[in-house]
Order: sequence, then C-alpha cells, then structure tokens
Amino acid sequence: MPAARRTAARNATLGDVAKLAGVSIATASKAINGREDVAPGTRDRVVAAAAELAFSPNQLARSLIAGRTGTVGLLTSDLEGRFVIPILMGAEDAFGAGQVNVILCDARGDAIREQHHLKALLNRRVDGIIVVGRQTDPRPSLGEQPVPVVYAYAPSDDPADLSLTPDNVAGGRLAVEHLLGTGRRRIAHISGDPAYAAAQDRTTGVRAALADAGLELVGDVAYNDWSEHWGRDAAAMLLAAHPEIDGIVCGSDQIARGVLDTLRDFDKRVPDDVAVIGYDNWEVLATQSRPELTSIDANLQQLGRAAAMRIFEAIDGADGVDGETGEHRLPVRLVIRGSTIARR
Amino acid sequence: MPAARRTAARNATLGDVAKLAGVSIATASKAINGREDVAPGTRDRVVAAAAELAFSPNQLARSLIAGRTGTVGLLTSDLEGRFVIPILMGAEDAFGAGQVNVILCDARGDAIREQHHLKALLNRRVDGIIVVGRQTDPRPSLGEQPVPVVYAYAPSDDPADLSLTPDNVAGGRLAVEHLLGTGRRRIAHISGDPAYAAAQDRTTGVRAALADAGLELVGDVAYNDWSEHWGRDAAAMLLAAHPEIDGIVCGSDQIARGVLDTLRDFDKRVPDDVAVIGYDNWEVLATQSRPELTSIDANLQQLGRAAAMRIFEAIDGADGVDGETGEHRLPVRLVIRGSTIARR
DNA sequence: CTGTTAGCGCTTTCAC
DNA sequence: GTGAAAGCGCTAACAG
Repeated sequence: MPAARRTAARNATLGDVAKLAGVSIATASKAINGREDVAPGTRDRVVAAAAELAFSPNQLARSLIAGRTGTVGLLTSDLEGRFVIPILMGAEDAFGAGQVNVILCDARGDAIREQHHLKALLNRRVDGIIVVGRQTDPRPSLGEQPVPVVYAYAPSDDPADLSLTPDNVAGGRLAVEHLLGTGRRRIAHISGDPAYAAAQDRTTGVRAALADAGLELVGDVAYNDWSEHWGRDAAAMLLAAHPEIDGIVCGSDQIARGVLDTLRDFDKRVPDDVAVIGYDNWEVLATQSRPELTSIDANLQQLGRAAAMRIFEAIDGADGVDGETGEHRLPVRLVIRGSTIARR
Repeated sequence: MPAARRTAARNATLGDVAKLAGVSIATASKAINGREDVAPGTRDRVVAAAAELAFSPNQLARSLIAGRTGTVGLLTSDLEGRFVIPILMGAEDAFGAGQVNVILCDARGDAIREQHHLKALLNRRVDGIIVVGRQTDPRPSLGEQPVPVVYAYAPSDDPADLSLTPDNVAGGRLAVEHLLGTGRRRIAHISGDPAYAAAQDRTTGVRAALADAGLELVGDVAYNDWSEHWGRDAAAMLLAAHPEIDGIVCGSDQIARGVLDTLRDFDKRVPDDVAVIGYDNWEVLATQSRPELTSIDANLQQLGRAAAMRIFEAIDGADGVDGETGEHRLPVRLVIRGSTIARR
C-alpha cells in the first residue's frame, strides 16, 4: 500500500524521562516546567534525560488538565483564501510564535458543513472560534456557544455578538481624499454589487468626502458586480457620458483593472489624464497592472490579531461578565502606487 | 476589557450524562458510541440525557487514549494561500466531512518559524504533516519525524521522503497538444524564472509534444519571472522577431495576462490570429481577461486529498514497513476557455 | 447487559 | 526538595 515515509520511534513520555533521570514523575514534571522547588542538580539531570530521549510533552494531556488547548478555530467560506489567509496569519501571531495554533475549516458556503465543522471544533475544545465571511454583509449568528466567538470581516446579524470588520466608510473617504489631494475634482465611482454592504459603505464614504470638499460625484455610481469585465464596461459608459472625468474610485481592484483597460482603449493616460484607485490591495492584481494600482488595504492581518486577542481576553476575563458586543470597524490604510501619482 | 460574547455554560461530561441517565460511566460511553452490548432501553435513556445536557464528547480525552487525534498539520510558506487553500480543502475531504481537521501553520518562509511550528504540531500530536512549498522546486527535508510527513506541491530534496507534485511535464505537453489540435503550428513559449523546476519541466513537456508533431518552438524560450510585466515585454519582443507566431504557451496565468495585453496593443486578435494558453488556472486571473484564458489546472484539491490519504495509510499500515518514497507526479488537467477557441 | 477497574500522559496538592 | 496519590474525561478489558 502506498504511504508516507516510515516514522521514527514513538514519543518518549514523562515517565521515561523520570526513569532515566532517576526521579519521580512529579519531580520530572516540575523540572521540565521550570518550577522553583527543584534542586538545581536534579533539574539538570532531568533536562539532560529529556534531551536524550527527545522528549516532547504531550499537549493533549496538558490541555485536558488545563481546560485550554491554545487552539482557535477559523470557520470560513472564503474559498479563494484571499481574506482568510491574512486573518489566519494575524491570529497565529497574536501571542508570539507558536503559542496559538489555528484549525482552519472551510464550509464552502454550505450551512450543514458549517455545523459539522463547528461541532468538530467544539469537540476538539478549541479556546474560541473566529468566523470569517467572504463579504462584509451580516451573516447568520452561530448563537451562544461554550467558547467565545468573534466574527471577522463579515459581521454577525446578531448585535449580541462581537464583530470586527474593516471600516469601509473610512476606506471610501480615504480614496476620495487622496484623489482630491492630487488635484482631481471630477470624480466618478464604479463599484460592485449594490446589495453588498461593502459597496454601500464605500459609496457613503466617497460621497461624504466629496461633500466635505463641496463637490459631488460625476454621474451616478455604476453598480453591478465586482469583476474586471464590469470595470471595463462601466468605464466605457462613464467616459462616453462624462469625458471630463479626471479620477475614478473603484469598489475593488478587479474593477480597477478593468477600468485601466478601458482607459487605455480610450487613449487616456493614467494618472495624468485620469487617476484610478482600487480597493482591497490584492497584490497580484494591484502590482501587476500598468501603471500599478493605488488601493485601499483592509489591514486584515491586524484584524485577525485583534480577533484572537478578543477571544483570549474573553476567556481570561471574569466569568459571567459580558464581553464587548456589536460591530467594531477597524481602520483601513491607503497604499499609493502609480495609478494616482506619476512615477518620477 | 474588550472581549468576545459571553460564553454558554461549561460542557457536560460523560459523568453528568451517566448520572442523569442513572447508569455507570462505562455504560453511558457504550451507549453514546453505539456499541452493541447495551439494552435498547438504556441506550435511549442515555441518549436522551446526553441531548438534554448538550453533551459533546471531549475529543482531547479520546485522542489521548486512542493515540490519534484525527488532525493533520499543514506547514506552508505559501503566503498568497493560492496553493495551500485547495490542498487544505482536499485534505479536509479525504475521509468525508469532519473526520479530519487541519491545523494550518504559515512559516512565512522562515526556517526558525518553521521549526517552531513543527514542534508545536508534534506536541499537539497531529497524525501527520503535509508540507506545502510555494514553488515546485525541491525544499529541505524535515528529516525523520515521529509521524508521517508528505511533501505536497514542492518535493523534498531527500528521496527517502514521499513527495506529491503536479506533473509539469505533462502540463506542458497538454498545452501544446491543445494548440496543435486547434491548428496552430508556429508556437512560442514564454515562461518564468528558469531556476524553477516548474519552468524547466513545463518547457520539457512543450518541446516533447512539438517534437512528436515534427515541430520546433518558434524562437527561444523567453524566461524571466512569473509576472504580467514580463508577459507583456516578452510578447512584444517575440512578436517583433517572429510575427508569424500563431500560438503562445505561457508558464503562468500572470504571464498570459501580460501577453494578452501586448497582443491587443499589436492589434492581434485572440484566438483568431494568436491562441494563448496560461498555467495554474488561477480563476481570478483566467476568467476575467478578454478573452478568458485557457489554462492548465494542477488539480491541487486532489493532491491534498491524496496527501492526507497517504498519511493515514502510513499510520494504519504495518509498523516498521517502509512507506512509499520519492516524487510522485500527479496528473494535471486542461481547462479550455476563449483564448484558444473562439466563442460561438 | 452492566458496572468496576485500570490507565492514556500529564499536573498538582500534600505529606514526608 | 521530593514523591505518592488523585484526577482531567474518556475508553477498554474484565468480572459480575
């Protein structure tokens, strides 16, 4: 039967170490864990024995006693992995390397599968669960659970839950303020599916920033979907109707890529004639266009970090005390590239 | 202190269930696990009690006894998550929903961090480890470990390890055979970093398929990096030197996207004048170009599935028997879109 | 069929 | 300082 490489010898137990060091299991335990009440000489013998046997403490047994596993479940339906990977990296790092491990479960957008995974995670006694949606629209709450649950990227529809989401309103604002800062005044906005909260929020920010400057959008917001195809078509329509446009805020980097294509077809120079700004800072798209795309980054790694920290705060906090609830919007960040400011 | 939603009551234990059902813990265990030797009436009482208490068996305790956790560690440095997510999905599915859970660790390309994660995974007593590289070049072996290790996507540099990689030679072949099938005869090849095994292997396949048809590549293989930028530049150079080209095999979808850009600049119609084929079938790139990209898909989900199955075969197999070793190349697949065959 | 007993590997009192 | 003993939650013999 085909299989993987043969494995090395079975793991040594604390008992093996104790025997080799000539002490009791209890003493070995104390020595290994650096407790004070062990004689220096004994400690050295135990540590040497552990090294010799390549002893590695069984985390299962420890967790069983401690009632804590140091693991977090990440429940997602983000098939692309675009959002979930940075969030996972942030969660892993929340308490320094190797303190927390993440069990990643992909529900593929299926509620049944999500329930299965939820149950599996609880059986494994994860210390908490981070639910990562694939859009920023509210998603069904998991309800009350025996461990803390934090909703990341997509908020829960239950205000009694804690949700951490990127501040899309601020993102829209940031985009427009940057364009205004580069001297643009005739700004249009092309976005994705208007049913998405992300689309609405970003537009709100865009409009607010323009209003603050005494300006309005050129034309209506062009909503449709988040694709490059739509970016191309929408830009063509907008430019035909409003040739004076000198700046375009896009709802996603994909849309922005399409917009760049069309601007090229129209012989418009970017950023000289028209500045373009994307959203998501999806590197593979943003850094490979010509020119490269200025974009809004949602700081997802920090979001993941924050989510993990909230979980352990909830555990460590006084029992029975309500945790923070509601939707918290985390700051986003502008990443400037050549599509808004010409390279020297 | 800000924290997550308050948690529900502590988990019930088997003891709680047994007491409520008026039986011993052992009997409760048997009933819960559907063992035969329990009277139907008793079983019902136990099940009812478990339901009432929302009992969920502590997997830690079970694993401690069984010597198996039903978890697999996924050790990666694929920051994008482009390869690792499909592999993870495959591994999760290897034995039906919820049987296996995956702990995903991102080493960020740092050897120290990788060692930390490896140790953490072993302490958690994962049943095996899948190592996912970010390119198909051989990577350093983890050496002998107490659990089976399978290298996926990137092979190990130690032939004593088991590695599962996509068959890049077959992929190059497949690409050319498809172009030949659409009547192309003057085929060029633009690829990425020639130091990558993937680049060399794909080129080997490309050349072999052409030779089988009594043909040769038009021009030299254009190697540089895997970017859209390079795709644009290389295509411009190739078309200037060889205007007769009617098919281009690209080493990545990113390169292919750049090639499409240049073909447009040169007023070449795709696929009528020139057919273009990408590699990786990265949906966000392949389905959003104009026209959409035909590409080679590495079947990573199947690769992940295979990797997980090998791990459990190694565990279940006779102890002391060597597992299969060496690099195994798994079949890839052609995905046809508009860049090689015109839409009706 | 059911319950008693032992024990997975570890930590933690609490005597000595 | 050190070690014996109890126990985390569960399963697996083995008696009854």
